[in-house]
Amino acid sequence: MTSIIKPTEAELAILQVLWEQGPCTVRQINDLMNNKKEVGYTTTLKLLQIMAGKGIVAVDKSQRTHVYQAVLRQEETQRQLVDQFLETAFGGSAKRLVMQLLGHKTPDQRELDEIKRLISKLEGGEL
Amino acid sequence: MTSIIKPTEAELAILQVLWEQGPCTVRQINDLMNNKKEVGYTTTLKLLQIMAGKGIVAVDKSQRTHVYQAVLRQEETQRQLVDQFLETAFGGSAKRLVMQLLGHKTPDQRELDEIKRLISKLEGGEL
DNA sequence: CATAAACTACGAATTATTTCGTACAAAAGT
DNA sequence: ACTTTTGTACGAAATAATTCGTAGTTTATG
Repeated sequence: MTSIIKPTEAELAILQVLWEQGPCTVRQINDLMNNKKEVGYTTTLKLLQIMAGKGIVAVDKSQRTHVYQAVLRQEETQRQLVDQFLETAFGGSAKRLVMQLLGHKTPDQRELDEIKRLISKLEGGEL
Repeated sequence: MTSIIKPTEAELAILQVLWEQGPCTVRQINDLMNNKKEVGYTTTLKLLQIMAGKGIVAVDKSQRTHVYQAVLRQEETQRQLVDQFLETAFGGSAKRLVMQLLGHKTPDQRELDEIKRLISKLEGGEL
């Protein structure tokens, strides 16, 4: 039922910030993004306006300086993104993707533990 | 220094086929792709020509019916794609991505076993 | 008050990606 | 021989995504 959302790369970068920071002004977002890559203020503004139009973000206009926040929830969105990515980049093979990840990103022991815990839970067979 | 490659979505779909099938003619590729989504023959041809121009595929023109094959290797390409995806969609958190995957795609027992085996290996070899 | 700084709105240029039509050549079928 | 099918080449339209300039307001500053 959840409509299929496909944020573009630039939109995703903004969502990333909003998920991490909570509600932000355009300037805050733009400043943070400029750590990664220089981009004009009005570019960010425009993007946010487009995103608002699509319902990806909500905007509070009660003050002159508008405040934006994510509408899409991080987890749900990431799940969809993974689904799509799995299809386009790995032909649907989740295993291949996990192996690729574990093989190359080498998470630390604590992360491995968490993953093992999750696997045990999955094997325990609850739905 | 492996140059940064970013196949587009359509290109990736073609690579997917080439990785799976090995060298193919345009028609073979187009037929296979049409199982997923209808697309004109010349569209596929054009894409392959563009990809050849970029060096993503190699083409054997010794016969009238040209034969294309992937130049990018699957594993290496997928690793790069994961890296990028990890950045743009998960802000770099590999753990989050694995958890998301395992949590939602529920691989079968055999896959879980393989993953466990890999984790053991990463942890230093006790099986 | 006057100027500068900070904002929003929005058109429009730019760049990237996808899709297809048309032209023409070779091969196969009749 | 001629008609149909299968093929490549390639320009260019259609679509999508990104980027920014300019105009016009409001607020802060000297």
